[in-house]
Amino acid sequence: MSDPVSGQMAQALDASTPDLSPIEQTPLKVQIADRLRRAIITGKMRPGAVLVETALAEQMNVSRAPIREAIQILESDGLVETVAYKGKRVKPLTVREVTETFEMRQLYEVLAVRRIIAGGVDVQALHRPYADMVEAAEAGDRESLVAGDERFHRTLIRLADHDLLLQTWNSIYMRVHQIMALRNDRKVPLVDIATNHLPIIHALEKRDLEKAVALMSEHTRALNDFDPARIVQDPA
Amino acid sequence: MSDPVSGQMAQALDASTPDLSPIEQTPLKVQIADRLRRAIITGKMRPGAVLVETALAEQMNVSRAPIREAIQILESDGLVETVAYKGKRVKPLTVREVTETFEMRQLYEVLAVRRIIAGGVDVQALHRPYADMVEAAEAGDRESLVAGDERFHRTLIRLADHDLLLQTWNSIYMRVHQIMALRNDRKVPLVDIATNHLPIIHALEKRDLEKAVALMSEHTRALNDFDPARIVQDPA
DNA sequence: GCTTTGTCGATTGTCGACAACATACAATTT
DNA sequence: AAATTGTATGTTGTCGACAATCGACAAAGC
Repeated sequence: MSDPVSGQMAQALDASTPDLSPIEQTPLKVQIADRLRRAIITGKMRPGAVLVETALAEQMNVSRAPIREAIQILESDGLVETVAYKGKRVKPLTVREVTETFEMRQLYEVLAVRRIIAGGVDVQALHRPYADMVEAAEAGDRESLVAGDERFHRTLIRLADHDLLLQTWNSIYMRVHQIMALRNDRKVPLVDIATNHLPIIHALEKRDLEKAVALMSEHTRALNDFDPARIVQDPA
Repeated sequence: MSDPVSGQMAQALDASTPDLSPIEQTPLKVQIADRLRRAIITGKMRPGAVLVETALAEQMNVSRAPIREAIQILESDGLVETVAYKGKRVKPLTVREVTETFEMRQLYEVLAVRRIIAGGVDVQALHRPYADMVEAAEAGDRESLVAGDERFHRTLIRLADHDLLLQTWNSIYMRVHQIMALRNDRKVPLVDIATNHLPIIHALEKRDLEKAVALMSEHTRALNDFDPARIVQDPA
């Protein structure tokens, strides 16, 4: 029974634990958008890369309609741009846009910090993603560190208890994630990245608004070493 | 030649001033989205109103594909929501969402004020829309007042010189516009609405950050008399 | 040789049809 | 009478085809 395939078969035939949970339907357009988004924000599809409907439809073995709709989803994510009648491509990154993206992110995260402290919100929930980050960093696992980082920040935004802020942050975080994947900075030790989050937690716990805001501002400040040319050229 | 139809005909036949400017192509989906958006943000289509692709396609004499795509545009505008396999409707308005919408708007406009003052930006451009608003208010023309108000605020955001902020503000302003149209508050004199903008201009001109921020914060604060039930019931 | 025109192939935008899904209501069962 | 099942209808999701547009390249003209 250690054979994975046989394991699945055994589960399907095992009436003692039937899986009768609701079946989630996901339209093709959503599935396609998820895959393309994943490719974009991990840097697999580069800024400027052309998205050709017919090619994607053939490659993914679907018709063009859901491809079109998926691309439109990515357009609303801010990851793709369309020129009518001409085509669609992964949105290029400019220094200006990177700067602006990080500035908006900073605005949102500082707002979250302010709301958490003003609302006297318990920030215990931040410890889990923080611990996950430290663990990943110590194991040299960059991907898990990035995932933990995202969980940390999303938890923080959730704690601000403002649905529109969360939605707006989610949207911009895709771009942030893409930028960070493309930048792929190997110069900062992973452990430093992880442990940088702890002082923020402490300031929040102490309700020290000024310190929390300063720490978060510093933590989310715009990167100023971004070179778009290097990113387009460097497929690594 | 004072007859508008004949005037157009004369222009078309008048080779002395041919119109050879670039022809702008607008895909159907964009045209449809524009019309639907207009209907939504002016309150003609109510929150909760169901959007049926087949009916809209028939009514507008197009096929369903551009309708679907147009609706998706409106979804990314935040004006429409989709439940997969079930349908699409104009997004309902909740008190929470109205509050949050105005809070985010405030965040953006205060950021613009900060950037303008920090950058020493000339705000002369705000006078034109302001004057237009006063003129409209004195003429009792609510629509022109609203249009002028929008121009005032968009100009302000433009002066902040931050593309992502402008884009984000544009997006949220649609919802703001819709909320204001639905609220249709007749209690405040139009002239007061218009003239409220002048102290903001003055504070910006004087580079008085504290005053400008306070004025803008007050100007954009969340409405707290919003009743979603009344809006759905009141088709006026 | 350079510029302009024409043709072709690839792609995008839209169309109408089919399959899949959801809901309302009638018919049947308990 | 209430609950369950079956059927019909309307709508959404996807498909493949046609029309419109674009760009590359060859051919023709200067």
